[in-house]
Amino acid sequence: MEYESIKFKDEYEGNSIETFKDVSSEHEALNARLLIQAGFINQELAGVYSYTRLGYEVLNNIEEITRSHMRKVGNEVLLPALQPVDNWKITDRLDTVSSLFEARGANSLSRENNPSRYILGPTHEEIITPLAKKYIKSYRDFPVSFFQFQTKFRNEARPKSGLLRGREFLMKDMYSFHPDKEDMEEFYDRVKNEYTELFKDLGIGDDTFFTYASGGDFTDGFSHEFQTLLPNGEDMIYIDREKNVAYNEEIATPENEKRLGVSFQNLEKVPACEVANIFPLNLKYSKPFNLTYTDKDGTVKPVYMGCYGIGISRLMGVIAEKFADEKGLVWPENVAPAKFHIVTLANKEDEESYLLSQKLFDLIGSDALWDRRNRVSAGEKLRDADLIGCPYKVIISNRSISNKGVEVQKRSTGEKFYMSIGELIDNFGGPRRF
RNA sequence: CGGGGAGUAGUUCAGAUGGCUAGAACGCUGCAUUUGGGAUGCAGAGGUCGCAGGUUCAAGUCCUGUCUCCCCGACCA
Repeated sequence: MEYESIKFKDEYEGNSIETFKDVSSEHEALNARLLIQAGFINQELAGVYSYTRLGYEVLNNIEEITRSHMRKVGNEVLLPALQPVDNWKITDRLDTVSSLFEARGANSLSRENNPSRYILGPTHEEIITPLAKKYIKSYRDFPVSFFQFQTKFRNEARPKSGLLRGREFLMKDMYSFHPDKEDMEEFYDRVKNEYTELFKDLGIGDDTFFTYASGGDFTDGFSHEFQTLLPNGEDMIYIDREKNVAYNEEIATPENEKRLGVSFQNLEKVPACEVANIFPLNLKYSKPFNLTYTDKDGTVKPVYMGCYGIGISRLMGVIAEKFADEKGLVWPENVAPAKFHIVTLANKEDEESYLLSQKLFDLIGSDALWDRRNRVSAGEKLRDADLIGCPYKVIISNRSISNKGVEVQKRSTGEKFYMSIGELIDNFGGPRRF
């Protein structure tokens, strides 16, 4: 397709975007259907997807927004996806975690008589905890935290719902280290607040709830999730809109009602998707790895830990599914693959429309797709723009030129405005970035 | 890991009780026309019917095995 964007002009001119008329009836999840049809992702295996140029734009935007918040509370690192088996023996999780991918001497790195064994990392406590020992020796070294964006591998028995549950997915995970429980809890709260701001930036703040959940193996208390309301979500939660808090169905017991001072019966029960999860790890991992520090008084004490995850690729699926309408995707401005989608409706001889399109593209091309295909009908171009779902569709044609210049259609509301190029930038701002 | 469904052209699909020299639509290639809501005409290219065995004069179709995908459930650090 002859789409063009300055950012990719040299490398991809002519063939970086492809939409499809049909999607196999096998895919039922809305996010999978739309993202495949609009050409954002391609399925390679059950629960394993490629991100094409448009999809990778969105994924990167979500990652960048997340990074900008995480830098306020942590240090960015990159840990390995491939991990040593021995560390998982130390925490005794090798046989208890059913979704582990384990590789046994299946490549040229392993020696014939002594095949190496690796784990494809489903999470990174087994890496970060021993690594932290190199940084943490004294009470002066606190608090400290590390985060990364990493592809995680989990051998799900049944991947499903498109990007909502995969066997390979992109996650932001962070691990924090503290001299005592109080320090951990204080930091935990800071991260919680930062997450709240993040979800506002991603456009899902109003529908994302801080949620009490089961502590799992980690803790006697609760862990906490951020759950985004979604009809197709896997979880059921009880939401309290007044207090802006929710409770996962999995903890809805009479004991917990007393403990938390709530009545689940009186709350609204709705489906939702878990987009983030934070755990007070306490001493769960510092003990097996013997992660300790020397306090002011000279005594050696164990380190308290917390961990904080956000499903980056899952968020892409949630946002895609949450805002979609009958015409296709509708991206919030911050995560959209481009802010503007310029559609030129004219034949080759209609120079005026092309000149005006070029002029506009020179101004906003760093954040715009330009559909200037010649042999494609007007209807197909307009439908493609709606399917791809950029916030502003800018139509340039004889009609728009005789009505002040361009026609801007807002994707989320369908509102249409005729205006000049100058007015477009005045009213809707220019590119999000350069 | 239990239960159900499905694998046929690039894509979406049709091919009852075996007769196929395997089809349609869309897409793709060429030429011409066409540009405000998935255009039109003409001419083309494109397939070991998931894979491996078996039954039969004859297998996309029947049998056995196997792999993969989707849906429901269990699991989800």
